[in-house]
Amino acid sequence: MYMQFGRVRDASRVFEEMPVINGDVFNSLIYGFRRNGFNEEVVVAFRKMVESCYVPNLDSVFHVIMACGKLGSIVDGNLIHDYVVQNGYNAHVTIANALISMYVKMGRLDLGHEVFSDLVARDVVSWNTLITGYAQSGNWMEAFDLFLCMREATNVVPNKVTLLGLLSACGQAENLGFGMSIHGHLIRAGLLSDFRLGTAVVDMYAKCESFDRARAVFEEDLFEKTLVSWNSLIAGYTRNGYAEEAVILYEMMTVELKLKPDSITFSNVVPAYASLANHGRIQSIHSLIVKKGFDMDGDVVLGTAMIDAYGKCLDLKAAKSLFTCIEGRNTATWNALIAAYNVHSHADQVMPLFVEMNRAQEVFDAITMVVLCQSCGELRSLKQGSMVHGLCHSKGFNSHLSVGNSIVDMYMRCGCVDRAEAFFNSMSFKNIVTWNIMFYGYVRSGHSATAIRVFRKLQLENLFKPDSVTIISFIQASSTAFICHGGEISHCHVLKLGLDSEIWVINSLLDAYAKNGLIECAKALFMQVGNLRDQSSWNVMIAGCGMNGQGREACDLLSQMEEDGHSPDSITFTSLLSCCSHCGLVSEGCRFFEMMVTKYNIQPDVEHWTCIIDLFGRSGKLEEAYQMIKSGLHQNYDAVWGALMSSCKTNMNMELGELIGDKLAKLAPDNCGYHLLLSNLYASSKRWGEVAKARRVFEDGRMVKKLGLSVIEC
DNA sequence: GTAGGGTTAG
Repeated sequence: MYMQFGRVRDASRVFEEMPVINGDVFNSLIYGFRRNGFNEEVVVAFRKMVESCYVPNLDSVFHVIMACGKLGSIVDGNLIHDYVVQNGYNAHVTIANALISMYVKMGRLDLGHEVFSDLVARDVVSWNTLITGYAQSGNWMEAFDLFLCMREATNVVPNKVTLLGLLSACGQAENLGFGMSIHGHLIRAGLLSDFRLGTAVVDMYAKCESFDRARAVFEEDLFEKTLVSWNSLIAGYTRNGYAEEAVILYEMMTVELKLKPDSITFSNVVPAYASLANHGRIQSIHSLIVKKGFDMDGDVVLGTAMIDAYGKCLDLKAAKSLFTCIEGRNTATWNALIAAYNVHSHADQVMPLFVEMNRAQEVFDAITMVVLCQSCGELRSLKQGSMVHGLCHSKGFNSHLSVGNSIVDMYMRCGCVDRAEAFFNSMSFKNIVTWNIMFYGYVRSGHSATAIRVFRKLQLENLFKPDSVTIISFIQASSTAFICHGGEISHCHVLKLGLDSEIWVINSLLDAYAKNGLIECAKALFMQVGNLRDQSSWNVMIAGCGMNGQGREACDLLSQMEEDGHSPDSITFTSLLSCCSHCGLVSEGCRFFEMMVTKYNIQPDVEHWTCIIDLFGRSGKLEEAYQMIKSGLHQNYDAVWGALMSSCKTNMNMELGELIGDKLAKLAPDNCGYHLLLSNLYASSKRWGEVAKARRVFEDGRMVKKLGLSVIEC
């Protein structure tokens, strides 16, 4: 009675106090514990029962096996398995099925399969348990094979559960064809109205990136749209990189339909906001999670997603403090934290963290290796990179495609083209990403000709279809050859590959045309792409006009850009200011600077300051420029002071030049650059007394020979 | 008795 009302402790007390105990009492105790989810107690009671020489009934044997599966204890599992075999229980199909299920839950598909193979009279549950087990552990090939065997077998017919398992396998394998045939079968059999099967179909299509089909089933066939089906669809979009769509669905679900999200909804939508680097939304979801009382410290999956999200939004502090709170961290949790350090100038912290991870006895995986390789590449540390390569080799991660790709990338970033090539040649599996890393590496290290040769090889051998990343490297590589029709060749490739609707490819073409003096070609293409163009396209055109001496046109483009609905950013103003500075458009430059700060609220960086100081210098307003630097935060920028000194030189303003020179010499006595600027200033005055001063400055500054030459020349 | 949705990289 106590057990029926969930009062397990009271039931146990009654049991302890019973004067006479028999087998039936034990059996009902075991049943009671299991019904209430007290799995450890099930195992303990069963052990006591056997030790007291009572013979358990089939139900008790069944329950203790299932409890072992829940607990994941392989030791207890093996013990009970031995007991079952010794006492001949394994002839019962129910008991054998429980054993299969137990091993599946423990991730020991091999042992589960053994039980299955030894079983003579398999029923539909035996097949389903193993098929579902294989599907859930990612062994989808095994799941399909087993299904084919099942169809050959007599006395057994696949049922709903079989189909659920298969749909899950199709999703993981991204086997759209097989998934569609199961969908067809469900329609014919009239099973699509089953909400579990309907949801599994949505999930399968979402995992196969067939969003139109997923949406159609979701909207038209699912009479009962549960939270699970929403979550499936959101997960599909997030996983395949459609962050905006995931976010729209989430907002539709929570705002319009007022459905209450659960922790899985959050785990699905947080990575979407993270990839959009929407720090504000991440913070508001964080407080929503806390408000709803979800146990983020205990829910390691949700916690990991949040750590990753904060990392992507560059909020290391939040990522770190969440990490310390989470109990039961796993490899993914560590990986998320390490990856967070990898972004933005904390790559040097990655290796110490990895050491800490090992000290905490956490197993690392292929993803850890990928992140480690990235940090070595970022730091250009060949020594550490080679060590990581060695580690990958000894742990067998070398044959993992993503790890292999990141090893090639690491060698390329460290400037070791030879080693990158050697590893590339040794790889037995490659994909387009592998080739892209090679192309990009060649272009970056100045081996453009090799990049073009390898591109031709890829096309000739028809190995992989080039994608937008490939073609951008190709455009950059052939950029130097643009004058001799390189532009047209690249443009042809873009059209042939059907990549002309990808704006970043078009922007790359625009940039290459402009850099090679073919600004008219760039303009024609820019007009042609029309509404496809984005902020970056405008930036490329503004910079392009500037570098082709069309300063006024560049300036005019700004208002057109605004009319087109794109706001200028920091890069736009860098291009505009440098264009004004080169073309001597003083008043326009000052207007843009003012506009950047007041209208667009953009904090000027070193490039902006250098340009504006140069412009002031050109208009002879040296004193104003000096006051501007002194009053701002930018006084630590060497280049800004340098620009002012050069203006002093052009304007022959010795007084101010000297003042700045002295100030700088005091600020940074060892900075050769400052001394050079001052020596140059004196030297260019061509006055004997000042040249002598120049010499003194030169000697004081302990300068290298090259820097002093200009003084000696005078 | 077996049973639908989740985290980390690329």
